[in-house]
Amino acid sequence: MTRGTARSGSTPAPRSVDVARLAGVSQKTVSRVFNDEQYVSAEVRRRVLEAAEELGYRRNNAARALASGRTRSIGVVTLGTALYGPASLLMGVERVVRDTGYALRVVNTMEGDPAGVAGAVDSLLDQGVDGIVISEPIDEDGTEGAGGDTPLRIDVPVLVLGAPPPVTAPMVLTAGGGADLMAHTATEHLLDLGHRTVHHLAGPQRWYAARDRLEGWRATLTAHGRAVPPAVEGDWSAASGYRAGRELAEDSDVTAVFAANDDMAIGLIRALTEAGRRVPEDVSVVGFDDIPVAAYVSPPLTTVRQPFDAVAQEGLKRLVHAIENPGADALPTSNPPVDLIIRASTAPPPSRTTPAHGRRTASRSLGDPDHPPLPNGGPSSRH
Amino acid sequence: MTRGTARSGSTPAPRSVDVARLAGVSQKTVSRVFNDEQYVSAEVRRRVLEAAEELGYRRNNAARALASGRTRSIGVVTLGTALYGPASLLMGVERVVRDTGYALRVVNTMEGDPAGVAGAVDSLLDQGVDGIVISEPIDEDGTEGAGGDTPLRIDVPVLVLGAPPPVTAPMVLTAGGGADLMAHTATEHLLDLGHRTVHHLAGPQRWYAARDRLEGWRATLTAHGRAVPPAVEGDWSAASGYRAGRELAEDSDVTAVFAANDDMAIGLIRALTEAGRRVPEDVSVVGFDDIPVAAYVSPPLTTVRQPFDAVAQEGLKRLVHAIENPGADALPTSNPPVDLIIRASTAPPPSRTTPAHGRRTASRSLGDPDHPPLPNGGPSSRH
DNA sequence: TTGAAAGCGCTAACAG
DNA sequence: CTGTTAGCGCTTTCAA
Repeated sequence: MTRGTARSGSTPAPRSVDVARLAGVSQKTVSRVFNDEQYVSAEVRRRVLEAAEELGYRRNNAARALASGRTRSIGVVTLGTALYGPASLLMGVERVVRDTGYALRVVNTMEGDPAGVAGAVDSLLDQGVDGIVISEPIDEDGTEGAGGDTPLRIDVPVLVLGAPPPVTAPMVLTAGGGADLMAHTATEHLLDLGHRTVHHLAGPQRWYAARDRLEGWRATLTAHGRAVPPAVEGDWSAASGYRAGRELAEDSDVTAVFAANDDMAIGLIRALTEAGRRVPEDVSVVGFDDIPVAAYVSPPLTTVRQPFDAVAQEGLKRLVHAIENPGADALPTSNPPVDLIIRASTAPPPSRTTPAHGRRTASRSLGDPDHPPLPNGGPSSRH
Repeated sequence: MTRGTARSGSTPAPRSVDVARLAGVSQKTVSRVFNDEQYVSAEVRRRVLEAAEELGYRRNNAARALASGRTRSIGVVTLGTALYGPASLLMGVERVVRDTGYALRVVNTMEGDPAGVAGAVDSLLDQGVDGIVISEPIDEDGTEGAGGDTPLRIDVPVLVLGAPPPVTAPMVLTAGGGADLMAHTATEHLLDLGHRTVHHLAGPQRWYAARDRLEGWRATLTAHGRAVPPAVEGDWSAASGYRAGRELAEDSDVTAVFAANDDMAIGLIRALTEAGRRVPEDVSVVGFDDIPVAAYVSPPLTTVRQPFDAVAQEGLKRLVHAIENPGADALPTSNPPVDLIIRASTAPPPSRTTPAHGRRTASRSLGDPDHPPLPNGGPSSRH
């Protein structure tokens, strides 16, 4: 029943001594009870809790932090966008952080912000955090040298979600770095369908995530001995996908495109369609993310789903471990599965030669062969 | 050049006394410099700053908070979703909070979480915040009585974004509550087009925002003396929109639907199309939010755009004012404009009688008649 | 303009 | 099992 209870303006907030007095114990005992330390008799514990309840006692976190040297909070650096990927990651992080008993402090990096990730981390360090999560970092000064750039030095454990920028810290963890693997899966799906090669609508190359995807795509084509057409760079927006689509529509060699995210894929499809090139009959398109509407656009989008929650959870578990066991070894990584969701935006290329193998297959997992593929297909099969 | 600088593990962090010693002044003077207090000679200030720089000094926030009683941080309660609306609001909030010099603490409410908003607020109060922002509240126990529910009592100023749940606090501010007005605009647009009435695909009614939209829709129909068909309730997802679409497709009286968000609108359109009902020729659909891909789906979606950034900015300015001037009057509210973005998912109803007035008009603003309408139309006109 | 002293409310050693 | 004694690193008084 403590729900939402709080002091009303005037009365000063009760302190642990007040509780101690009321319960007839020492202040330290109150502290013990609230920290779930052992060696407190059930009877005393009950009395303390009761007194605390009566007074509406709430521990003062500033005092706690000051005395213990631990803030019990984790800072996260995110991009200042409502983009599905970063937003999902942030939500996943919040969930896990709260579960672990830490508080979450958030700072955004805005694109174009000169201070970039470094500034955000700095501000977090100023605020005082026990660990830092850098989500989907982007590398603001691609020019290098504009800011006297040494790797970022941080004195708390760091978890980088996505791909790692240069960071120096007592412990650097990464999670969810499998973007290249996912790009590989997407590209290979298209190749399997019989396409000669696959074009790529890339994300902004300042984003490590975008570079990873591009790299995975390129490597796959190379591994198959296919031509690597120049990639078109977008900015994650559907608008940029649309613009790229107008370009690509003019090149009749284009029969398959792997877009670095679903928004761009949707813009791309629209442009293609408007230009008279049907999807998937003339051109196949694969997206990336599996945004909520992906199954409902026309045609339903074949895409790669990132396991945001799993990534956040696994990464944070390791971060918290590093925070609470300084000096200890990092917990082992486990690669979350990547799922290719095959819907209706991909098909074999317009007849020319029938592909020998690779008819459309069902959803499949990579990285964890035992993981059962998720339901795919049209809208009706999604929750 | 302080970018990213931080202590390396072993050396204890320098304190203000260390800086004082090095600068040859008292510790209090260091404090003065860092708080930008007056009465410090330029010379002394310089020496202090220099010493601080040399030592890599960083103020200890816990100590500051403990001594001053202010945490200089604002807590925000959001939904644990990557939904465009809530995510956008959160990003907007972060931006402004940082600008005002406060730190941001985030706690999510998960749907189905028994503690709900109350629990989230409680956790924020535990952590210690100077003010609280509740974003898009939902009212978890619609049943009432399940938790002995008195209005939430909070002892710091509160800003509610969206629609206000019952809250008791020294100062309760609201911003962005114009959802009913926006719903009105959307509904009226459809009526202007000549539709006899408008159906509504509502959001989950536990959400205040969803209720507001429904109310705006209902009121508009009533005001025009039109029949108010039963609303269909979805859960914001495209999947739920799709399900609703299958239902509505069977009712040939349905010629216009106002969906409470874009995701549902997209699912709805897909179901309608699959059922052979063309959009907008047979059925017009209006969404809500103007998500990034709205202009690129087929057909491009007519929707209502919420001014997230403006709402966050305005609300926070008022919250910070309330925090820093306890007892003072709240700053006045200004209603941000609501924009109806007309694209291709709406049209006059299938011929029957030609509507007297209301041919498709350009984008228009409500609430701020002087505000120039934003560019609308197809993809090509979007950035 | 500057400094000295006294806490803020809690946790961390140590006793008992 | 429980209590005592010190601080944690600042901001506040109040003097100088």
